[in-house]
Amino acid sequence: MTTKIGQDLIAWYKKNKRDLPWRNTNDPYLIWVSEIILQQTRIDQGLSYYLRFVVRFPSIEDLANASENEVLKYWQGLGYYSRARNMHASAKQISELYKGKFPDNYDQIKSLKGVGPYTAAAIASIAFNLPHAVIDGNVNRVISRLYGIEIAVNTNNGQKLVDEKLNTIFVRNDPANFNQAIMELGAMICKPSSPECNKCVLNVNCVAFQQNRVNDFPVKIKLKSPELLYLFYFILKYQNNSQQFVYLNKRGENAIWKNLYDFPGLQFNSKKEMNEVVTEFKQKYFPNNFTQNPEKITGPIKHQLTHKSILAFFIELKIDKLSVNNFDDKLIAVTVEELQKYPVSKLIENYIKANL
DNA sequence: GTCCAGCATG
DNA sequence: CATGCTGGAC
Repeated sequence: MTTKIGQDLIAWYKKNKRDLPWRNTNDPYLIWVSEIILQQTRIDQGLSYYLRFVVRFPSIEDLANASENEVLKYWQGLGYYSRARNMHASAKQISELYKGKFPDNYDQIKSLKGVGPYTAAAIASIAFNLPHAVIDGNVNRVISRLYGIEIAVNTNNGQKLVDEKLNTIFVRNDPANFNQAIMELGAMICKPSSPECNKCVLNVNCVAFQQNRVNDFPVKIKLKSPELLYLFYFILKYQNNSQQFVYLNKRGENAIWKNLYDFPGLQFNSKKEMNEVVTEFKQKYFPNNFTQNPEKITGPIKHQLTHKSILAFFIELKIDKLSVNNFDDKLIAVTVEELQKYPVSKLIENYIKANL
């Protein structure tokens, strides 16, 4: 009875699945790469990144031997950059600890940096056919609608109930197809808005559909809203032998955009007058009474992060190279042509493309 | 313009 | 339980 739902799901999947590159391989490395890229990311957005990534890093060793900067560069624009840094670290770990052979059991897979319960279950089932059921956003939605789960799925009790219900329909002897089938149904049919219930193979079993309450699920508790953050970036330009240079700043290990590059600047949690900011910046970076005024000011540019709503301003300032106070050697001078070699956030990428 | 989808970590 | 990114839907 319960396995019929699972079998129906698999039959539907085999007939309707999208042809995607990571579905045509058993290489655990390639499946791992695809799963990390697709964490918190839609296929439409991640596909081109995956294709470029595996051409440059076709094996664990290729990834392990690359520099972090280059790996981040291949990740530029995808967001959640810790995924790239963790995957790079894990590639080195596999290379040393397992002599380059991808671990083939759930616990070792899950011990890799950046691999949590979802990704470990996905790799274990898809690459090694081990009976671990995945729970991602799609599965939460499908299961909570199918069983009319009233407890919020983003709570411990909600997850326990989803897991329990999921395991009643899980097809243990075909975990790879079952897991991909339920996620594919969530992505293609049981969508967050405007789900296509009339096409759904599970609609006769679906509590939400039968009660005409599909939009009531999944139940979620709302999270804290983001705080405002004001960023003032200074584009310090100087001319040398007919070449245009600007200063980049390497971000540290703290807070957002770890280890990416941006411009030197100041940040505040509340509004600030532009001339105050410029004065403060000059005092900090130019100890010798620097009087040049900004040439161009761009902003405010809005940029939304998970827990911060950013308002960014970009201030262009012509300078004499030698006068900059370079704290901790965080600043590097690069030509405008060289800018493209450095990994940057989408906010910075957009500014460079439009203005430099 | 605002909101939401999509996992891992400390 | 708080934090990290971006794109697309609305």
